[in-house]
Amino acid sequence: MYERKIEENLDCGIYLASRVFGGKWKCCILDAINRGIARPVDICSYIPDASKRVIEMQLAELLFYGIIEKSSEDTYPKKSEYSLSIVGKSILPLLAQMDEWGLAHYEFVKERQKELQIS
Amino acid sequence: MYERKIEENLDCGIYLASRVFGGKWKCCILDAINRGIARPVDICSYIPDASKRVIEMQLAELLFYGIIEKSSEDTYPKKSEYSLSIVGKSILPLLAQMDEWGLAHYEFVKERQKELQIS
DNA sequence: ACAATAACCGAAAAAAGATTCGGTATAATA
DNA sequence: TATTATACCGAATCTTTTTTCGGTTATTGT
Repeated sequence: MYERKIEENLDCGIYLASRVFGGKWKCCILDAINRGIARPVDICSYIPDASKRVIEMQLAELLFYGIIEKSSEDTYPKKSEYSLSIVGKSILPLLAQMDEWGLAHYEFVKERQKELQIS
Repeated sequence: MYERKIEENLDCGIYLASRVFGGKWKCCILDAINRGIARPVDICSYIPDASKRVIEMQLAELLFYGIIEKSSEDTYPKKSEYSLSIVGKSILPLLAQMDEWGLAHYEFVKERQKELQIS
C-alpha cells in the first residue's frame, strides 16, 4: 500500500467511497468477482488491459478494506479464490448505476473526446 | 487538459463515468454548483482544500464534457457563473448514492485506516 | 531432476494528476 | 494613477498511481 504524504479528508462520503473503490481497475475487479471470476489468473485474463501487478495490489487493498474475502490461503499450487463480502455486495447497485450512466452517455462523451483529437 | 500517453478504453461504462467525474475534486465542484454556488471564487472558498488552479482546470474539463454550462463570458470584472447541464443533473442521483454509501460505511473504513497507522 | 504454474512481493521507472507560482486582462474603486 | 478584484492560463514541481520487470515459494506433471 502506498505511503501518503498529504493527509486525506475522508469525512466526505463521496471521497471515502472513491478511496475504497475508486482505483483505475477496482470496479472492473469487483465486477469480475461478482460474475464468479474468482481466481487472480482469471481476473487477469478478464481484464487484459490492466497489469498483473496492479490487479494483485488492488485485490490486496480491497481485501484490506474488507470489500472482498479470500479462501484457501496456503495450498500449493496456490489456488486463491476471492468473493465479495457483504459490504462488497453493497457496492454492486452503485457500480450498476455508474455503468448504466456511462453507457447511456457513451456517445455524448465520445463526441467530445473526438474533438480533442482533431484540435 | 492533460495529454494522455496511454490510450484509454472507454467502452466500459464505469470507466467512462469515472473519466468524466472521477477527478479528485470534480464531485465536490458538482455538489457546489448544484447548491447554487456558481462562481469560481465562491467554489474556491467552498472547497478550501483544493487549489485554485485545480478547480479552474476541472471546471474547464466539466465544461468540455458538457456537464456544466457557463454564462457571461467576457464582461469585466469577470463574473462567470456555472450551472449544471441536463447531463450534469443526471449525475446527481449517482453522487447522492455514493455519498450515502460512503457515510454508511464511514466507521467500517476508518477502522481499517486506523490499523494502517499503527502497523 | 526439471519445467510449468499460480500467487504474490519489492523496487525502479513511467505516467497521470494536483499544486504552486507567477503571469495576463480589464473594469471599478480608492 | 495605483490598487483591487475576478477569471483564467502556462510551466515547473511534487505527489500519487500504474506499469514493468525480475524475483520467491511450493506443488504438479514430465
